[in-house]
This record gives sequence, structure tokens and C-alpha cells, in this order.
Amino acid sequence: MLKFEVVQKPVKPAQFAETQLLEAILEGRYGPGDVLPAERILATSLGVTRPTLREMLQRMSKEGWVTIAHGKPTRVNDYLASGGLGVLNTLSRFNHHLSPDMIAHLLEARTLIFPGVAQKAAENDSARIQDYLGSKVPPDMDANDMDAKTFANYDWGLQMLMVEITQNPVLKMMFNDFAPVYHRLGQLYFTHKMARKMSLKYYGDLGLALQDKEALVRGLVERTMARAQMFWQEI
Amino acid sequence: MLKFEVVQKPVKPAQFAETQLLEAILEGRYGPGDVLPAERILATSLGVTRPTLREMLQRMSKEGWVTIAHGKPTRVNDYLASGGLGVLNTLSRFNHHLSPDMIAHLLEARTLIFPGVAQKAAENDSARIQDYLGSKVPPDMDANDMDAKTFANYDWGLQMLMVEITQNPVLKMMFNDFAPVYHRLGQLYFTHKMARKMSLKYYGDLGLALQDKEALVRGLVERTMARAQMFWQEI
DNA sequence: TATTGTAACTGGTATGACCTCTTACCAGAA
DNA sequence: TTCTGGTAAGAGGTCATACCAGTTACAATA
Repeated sequence: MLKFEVVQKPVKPAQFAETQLLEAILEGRYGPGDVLPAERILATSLGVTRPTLREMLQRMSKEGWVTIAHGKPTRVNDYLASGGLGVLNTLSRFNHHLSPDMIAHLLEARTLIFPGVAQKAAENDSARIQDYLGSKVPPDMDANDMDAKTFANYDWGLQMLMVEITQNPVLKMMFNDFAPVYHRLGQLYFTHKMARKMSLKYYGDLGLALQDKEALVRGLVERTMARAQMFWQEI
Repeated sequence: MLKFEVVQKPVKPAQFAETQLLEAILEGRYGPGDVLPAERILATSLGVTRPTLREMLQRMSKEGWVTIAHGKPTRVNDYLASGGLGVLNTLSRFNHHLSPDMIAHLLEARTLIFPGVAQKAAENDSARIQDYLGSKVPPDMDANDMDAKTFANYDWGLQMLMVEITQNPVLKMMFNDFAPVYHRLGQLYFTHKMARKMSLKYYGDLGLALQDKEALVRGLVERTMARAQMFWQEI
């Protein structure tokens, strides 16, 4: 029997400093367009050395937070306007208070882009989707908080399976970028019993539509996702 | 008068080394699952020092090429399966020979996901789209190679405008990630006169559909993009 | 006044040392 | 023999400092 089941892993300097800087940016202490302090200054002010700080900045630059240029000071980007899904994922790890809106936007985006994908998948290989719906039994709708995660995983798995079936690598890569934020926010979304109930009905309807009326998959998916969207807006 | 109008910018060590390593990975010299040499070794073999190499690896890790773990050797990821749009963008900068297929997949992805977005945009603010179609005159369809770039910019601008009009930040960020690969491959696609001709017709039809029959925007966009897809397959 | 150059910023790279985590191997205890 | 625990080697993580290379502004000069 372990005496200490929960261990506090000591936070590494680089990780700590990155968190600090990101929070500073998100809180607006360094707003879009502002210049960051020189690396030598910023490093000591964050409690790390310059090489470590630079590794951070390179990562953050790749993700679109800052723009680094030789000779010029490093500037903070307008990440809300020019950022990509990497920014979105990081954003969902920090600003927890804007999660509800983000979920709404995610649901809407899904409503707009996914029906076409689902239709294509159904045309390509409906049997494989039915296998998934049949073999991997959806978790019981009476699930507690613990099972919201399981539910999110199942839902994501179904979605990715359909993406996979389109055999389009571009779509695959696009949805890969959504994985982190989807899993995180999915755990919040599926905490609501009504949300799980709606999804369970969707899985059933989808299975029926795949049997003989493949042509209706697109409409079904679209209506279902629009409903999920409206449901969330009422909360 | 300048004596040397074309200056070869001296390739910086970090950039050179990154190119080397990426090519090594893409050529399969370090395949997915393989371990990379230790940083101290790899650094000297690439002609840079360890801090410089580490900055590279951090960037590449963020983009999904490799997985770094303390104590364990760094491994190459299965980037084709688990990579995101960052990988796709980098891929389009290197493996030029697979551009044609990538264009086909991009066109298909667009056919599947964009009609819904276009419909939503038309419902939100069709006037703004018509402004774009009217004010910014599409380049002449007799354009030479030089103008393929202009054409691609115009086409992308229209697409992003519609995304913007949906007022959905998630969609915005998603399409932001597509920008680099879209611009690069768009310049290839619009080199073909037929492609430009088809798009010009599309811009016209879209303008008409927006006037009174907004409900038809989705169908129009879908049919048009499916045609573009078929056109490319015939080449 | 226009030009040029120089100094003081900024980021980019190089060295070499030390810390921490992981793994495999081996000696000692059950 | 089998399990336990220690130990050393090799991997990435961090630090310290020095120097190289673009950018910019301002002052000295033509």
C-alpha cells in the first residue's frame, strides 16, 4: 500500500517559465504587437538562463505566439487573429473561463464541416462504421463524471474513424490538430447527462441510416449536430 | 545600379541543419519509430552545437516530427499518421514530387468541408461577399505564370472572407493553418488556364446566387468544388 | 543638407560543465 | 532460484559565459 498516492512532480524550470510567459501574454501584460524584453533580461526575470529561454521562445514562435527576428526585438503576435489550432489547444489549457464559448464554437464548426465528411465515409465503407457502433459499446448514459472521459473518447474515436475512412490524409491531419482541444472540452461537454443522451440516440440513428439509407447520413449528421449546438446554447 | 541584384543569403547553421535532418527523415534514413542519435553526436554530425540543435529539436517536436523525453533517446514520430497541418505545410516545402496528389486531397477536403461554411457565411452577410467579388476584380483569365500567384491570393482571400464572416474563431484558426500549403499549391493549381477559367465562372455564379437565392449557395459551392476536383484528376 | 559610419541595442551560435531521469546490469538477500 | 536494491552508463535538461551577426539611431563628416 502506497503512503503517498499523489506525488507533486517538481516543475521543471523551462515548463514553469513557459507557463509564466504564456499567462503574462494571455492576461495582456504583453499584448499583441508589444515587444518582449530582450532575451537576456527576460531570462533572468523568468528565473532561467538564456539557452533555456530560447528553447521556449522557439517553440512558442513555431506555434504562432511570437515573432522572432534577428536584430529586432521579439514581438507578441495577434494570436487570436492569426493563430492556428496549436494556439487554440494551448488556449484551452489556460483560459478555463472561456471554455463554454469555445465549446459552442467547436460544436458549430463541427456542424458546418463534418456532415460532408460523414457522408463521404458512409459511401466509402459503411460496414466499418457499423462495426465500431456495434463492437465498442457506448458507455451507459447514467455515467458519472469519471465516465465523461470515456464517453468523449468513444465519440472522438467514431469521428476519427469516419475521417480515416475517407482516406484523405489532409483531413486526417486537420482532425489530428483538433484532438487535444476536443478531448479536453469533450470531457466538460459530456459531463451533462442530456448531452450523453443525445449522442447515444445519434449513434443508434446513425447505425440505422447506414443500413440501407446511406444517402441520408449527411442530413442526419447535420441535424444532430445542429441540435447539440442549440442544446449547449441553452446552458 | 546594383552589381549583384540576386544575393545568396548565407544559410544560417540552424536552418541548414534543420533542412538536413528533415530531409534525412523524409528520405527514410530515420524512419518512424527509429531513435535519433544522441544530441551530442547528432549536433557534431550536423555541424552545429548542442544548444542550436536543441532549439531545432524543440521546434520539430512542437510540430510533431519527433518525441523528446528526458532520459530516453529521441524518437521519430509516425508523422504521416499522427502529424497535423504543421507537418503538412513542411511536407509541401520539401517532397515536391508528391504535390499533385496533395492538391487532389486538398481539393477533396475543400469539397467536403467548405460548402457548409460558405452557406453559413452567405446567411450571415452576403453583401460583404458581393463587395469582395465586385471591388477586387479577378485577374484576367489570360494570366501568365506570374499571375497564378495573384489568382491564388484572390481565391484564398475570398475563402478566408467567408470564414471570417461566420464569426467562428475555431474555423478561423483552422483555416489559418491551411494558409501556407494552400498558397504554395494554389500557385501550381492556378497555373492551368482551365482552372482559372472554372474559378472565374464560380465567382460570377456565386455573385448571382448571393443576390436572391442564398439558399442555393451551398449546392453551388459543392458542385463547383467537386468539378474542380474532377478536373484535377484528369491531369 | 545629405551621407556615412559607428556604437548600442537586438537575436544567433559556440563551449564546456553539471544536474536529472531512464535503463540495464549485477550483487546480495529471501 | 527468484526477488530486491543499488549502481553506473547514457540519454536529455539546465546553466554560465563568451563571442558572432543583423538593426537601428544618432552623431560626425563631406
